[in-house]
Formats: sequence, C-alpha cells, structure tokens
Amino acid sequence: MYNYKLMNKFLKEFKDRGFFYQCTSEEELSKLLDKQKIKGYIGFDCTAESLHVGSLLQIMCLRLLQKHGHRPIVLLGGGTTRIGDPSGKDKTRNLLNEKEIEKNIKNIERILKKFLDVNNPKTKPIFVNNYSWLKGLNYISFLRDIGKHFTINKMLSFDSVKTRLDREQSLSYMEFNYMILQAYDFLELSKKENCSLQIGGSDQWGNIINGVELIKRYSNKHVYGLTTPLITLASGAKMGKTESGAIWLDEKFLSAYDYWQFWRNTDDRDVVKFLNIFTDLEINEINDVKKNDINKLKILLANKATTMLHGSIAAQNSEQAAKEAFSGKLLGSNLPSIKVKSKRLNEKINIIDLVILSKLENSKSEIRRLIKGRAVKINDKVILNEKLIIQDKLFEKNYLKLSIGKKRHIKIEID
RNA sequence: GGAGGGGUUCCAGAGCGGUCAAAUGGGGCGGGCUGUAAACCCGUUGACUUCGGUCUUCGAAAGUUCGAAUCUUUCCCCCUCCA
Repeated sequence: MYNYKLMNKFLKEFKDRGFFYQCTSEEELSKLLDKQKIKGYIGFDCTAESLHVGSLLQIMCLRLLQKHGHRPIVLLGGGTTRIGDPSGKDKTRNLLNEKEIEKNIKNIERILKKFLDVNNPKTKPIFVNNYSWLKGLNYISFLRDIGKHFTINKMLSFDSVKTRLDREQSLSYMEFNYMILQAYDFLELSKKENCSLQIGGSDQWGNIINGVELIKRYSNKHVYGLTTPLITLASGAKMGKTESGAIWLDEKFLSAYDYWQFWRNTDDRDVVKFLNIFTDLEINEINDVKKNDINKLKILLANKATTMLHGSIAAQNSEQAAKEAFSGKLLGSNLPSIKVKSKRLNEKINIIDLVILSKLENSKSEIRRLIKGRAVKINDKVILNEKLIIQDKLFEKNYLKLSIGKKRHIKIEID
C-alpha cells in the first residue's frame, strides 16, 4: 500500500475531504503532482441551461486544483452534448439543437467563472468546447487513427452499455460512440494542452479509462483519471433534487435566499461532510468547529456556500432575512419580495388571489387546503378565512409578510 | 414472424360494469413535537367552486350501456416465451 503520509498534498486533501472514489494509478499520479504543476480537466454536460448542486462536487474539484497550483481545464461538451452520454440513462435523451447548446454553454461558463479564480495567470481556468475539434473530424481517418484502438468486445463490457443491452433497451450507434468521443477529447487535450488528468463522477469511470488507455496506445503518454463518489444524503436520496425542483446555481432559477435555505436545511448527519466538500474551510478549521452547535454549523455552511456562488453580501442578506423570517418578528427587509400594483389591491383581491400573485402556490384548491390546515399567515397571523379581502391596514408601511408553512415567506410590496 | 402478459392519478401498485377522483405503500405538502434537523404522531395529496356541487382524468380513438378505469373494436407502446 502506498504510504499515505508521503502522498501528494492535493491528492491527500482530495481524499481527506471525501472527494475520492477511484484513481487509475494513484501512486504515479501522486508523484507526478509532486514533481510539477499539471493541467486537469473536467467535462460538463450542456443539456441544461444551468448547472445545479449535482455538479458542485466537480466544481469543487476544479477549485481544489487551483488551490494547489494546478490549472483546471473546463470542457464544455458542445460536441458530445449533441450525442448524449448513455451512462446512467435508461433512454436516449432528447437531442438539443445548436442554438440551445450554445446558449447553455455560455451560461454554464458564466456560472463556473463565479466559482473559479480567473485572475491568477498560472491557474486560471481554460475553457474549451470539444465541438471545435469534433465537428471537423474525418470519419475514415478517425476510424483508422482512433477507432482501431477500441475493441467492441471491451466496449460491450462497460456498464453504461451493458445495462442498456441487458434491459433490451435500444442503444443507438450514435450513443455507443459517446465513450470513444470522450476518450478522444482527453487525447486532444493531452496533445493540445498537455493535460494529464481527467476528473469525473464515478459514473464516468469507464469513459475516463478509455481515454487513459487511448492516450497510452496512441502517444505512449501516461495520463490519469480520478473519480468522485456519488454524494448521497443521510436520508438516502440523491443530492440536489428536492421536490420543488433542482437546486440551480443560477439566480435566475433559484434566488440566493433559497440557495442559502437549501444549505441551512441540511440534515444534521450531513453537515460536517458538506463542510468538507462544499466549502473551502480548512480541514483543521472544520475539526475545530465541528463540536459547535449544529445550527451554527448549518448557518456557517449556508454562508460559505452562498458566498462562493452569490457573494458575501447576498449571503449576509440571506442570513439576515432568515433570522427575521423565522424569529417571527416584523418584516424581513431582505426577504424575497414581490411588487403588487396598488390598482390590483383596489380591486378587492382576496387572500387566495394574493397567494397566487406571490407565486408561492398556483393552485387555488391547494391554497384552500393550506388555509384549512392553518398554514397561511399574513404578518405571522394565521388566516382562516379564505375569503379575506386584502385591505390596506394589513400593510405596515407599504408591505406585508405572507407566509405558507414555516419555511416559505415572501414580502408583498405595494408598487 | 408465432404465443401470451401488460399500459391506472408524482412513483410503485390494487380495482375489472354503478357505492371510483379510484384501495394500499412510498414520496410531497401542511399541522403537532423540536432546533428551519432526524425520528415519531395527525391531516392532506386532479382542477374550479357561491362549499350545494360542477368539470377533467385510468395508453389513443371509436362503440355497447341508463351508467365504463372496468365490456367490444381498431390503433400505439412496453414486457415474457418460442422461432
């Protein structure tokens, strides 16, 4: 067994923080990382317009590379997104058109830049789009140069392929080629950028070793692959999906306040794990505070995570808004708010319409049910009369606090 | 190509002419307890409603019937076995 104490610092932290799942050749990689600063890449899927918390672990890997002086390469799969990765998918995914993909790439790049240090010339991220080299591939020469290194026998043995075949679900030739293209991406980055490491989720293992082996055969270079585990919650659920929707990393889809709340509501059992994975607090700092009051830790986690994405002011505002919203005191001036035209109020709208306007709920039946269940409050007073007309006197100054349940609060302002 | 089995509400899965907006479990939501946690308990879970009801759902379309998720026909999709 390789001596843990001698392990490269990056790799050690990678492990200590819980990022590590598998590595193609740990000892060699460790030595390489000691010897020189390298470039490591992670590919991001561009099927959605924004990333969500599910990608956050990968983003943290990029940050960790930077922290240790290595340079991350972000591959935005403009080419491969056109194909669709069959890994972990039951069915062929809907294919997106060019415009959508371009739009997604732009937005994803924008989000990633918030997380990464883009100023340090030695470690600033390199953004690449594999469409730039995939689009011009010549089929025949590709088959001769690259295709000859892949055996069908082996490709059929990969989980991503096997599960599809086992279930007798069709796997198109196009999707079957995905892994070759991903391997080719790695080769291309190895040639162009001298990239020597690919990091990915554990479901990418097959795709990654294909790249490592291709590069070995093609150019006799040693490169490495590193995978991260699938983060599961103490409750057993997958990270990042709640019923109300994915936890997006884009304020257009999820406000800073809601993002902060997501972290604030972490299961007790996950808090320390999340501090390690999703914040840059040093491990010894985490060990120091770990005994603190669990709710303080959650606030710390929420603040760190929100600061990283939305900035410290947004984090502070969110914390302040939460304090005000949950202490039951007056109005949270930092609460998410919605403006209502005073004209609307003159039309004698009732409580149900008000909730609809607030977008907290969109079904009147549901709102009626909530009212019956004593869940709807105005300025912290339970509303039982579903026909209540919203009157001026309900507003303190020009706003009121509307709440549904304990966790959903919104400020209604007269415009 | 031949023979069977099946498509039900967010998911799993009952129902197989009226009492079915559809059992049960999971999930969600809300209430209680607490700590914006977990566990537990209770309620709720198609839409609209003047709270009397009304409208739309059981793969799709057409039909039988006073009445269909339930029966018939055609079509689409999935699964199992044989070739």
